[in-house]
Amino acid sequence: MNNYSNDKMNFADENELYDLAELFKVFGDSTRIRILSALYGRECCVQDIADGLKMTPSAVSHQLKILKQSKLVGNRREGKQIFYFLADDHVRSIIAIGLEHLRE
Amino acid sequence: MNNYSNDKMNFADENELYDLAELFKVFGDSTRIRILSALYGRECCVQDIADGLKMTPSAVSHQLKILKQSKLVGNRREGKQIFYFLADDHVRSIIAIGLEHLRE
DNA sequence: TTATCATTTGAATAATTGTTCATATGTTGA
DNA sequence: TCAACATATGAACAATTATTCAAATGATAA
Repeated sequence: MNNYSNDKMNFADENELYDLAELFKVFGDSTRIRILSALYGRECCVQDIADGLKMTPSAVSHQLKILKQSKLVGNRREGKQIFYFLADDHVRSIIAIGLEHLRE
Repeated sequence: MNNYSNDKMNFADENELYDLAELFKVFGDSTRIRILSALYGRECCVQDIADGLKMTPSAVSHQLKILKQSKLVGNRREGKQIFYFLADDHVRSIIAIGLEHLRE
């Protein structure tokens, strides 16, 4: 795992801190975290996620839209289905470090 | 069809994911992120933070309590003042990676 | 085209939450 | 002891937001 412990904040200004809070707000919902968790190892279509989390496709779609806007997930169409996947390793790192914190 | 419920993503169970969302919820507020930012390089007492962020000590104290409960900050008393500081490098890492994500 | 499946969208409701204000607690020095 | 300062707490209000429901869009095959 990457070690960011010596990184500086590199002069984050007020606007950037605001955006940062908005980013974590996206992680800060149990439904969205469960969706990200479902996508951690593999891509899934909306119905997969809805089935797995026992939610309506509509509710899942609403949250996927938010995750996409924050660039935490990407998607690709395959016929009628749209598959979603984690956007990059930042997402995995943030989740992994969060879990480390909880498990201490 | 796709069923991920019994194999992947068992790195965290439902309860842990709920706690994880609660953790990120703490990061997901601009006031608290600004407080963490203020504490990134040095410890501060409540009044320092209130002055720096142009907030009332009461509002700062409310948020510091939440940060403390999530173990994102620690504190120590020095006379009348109570100094707060970032609890550990997980906090710095999460902030640093979040900023990286924004800056991409 | 039409039917059907998969997903998205918009509006409304319900629940959560950050700030303010007033008050309380805790610490120090006179 | 008291007074002054620093911080914490509780209640109430205002703003935000996740889910539901109904309807719309997009894609495929007959």
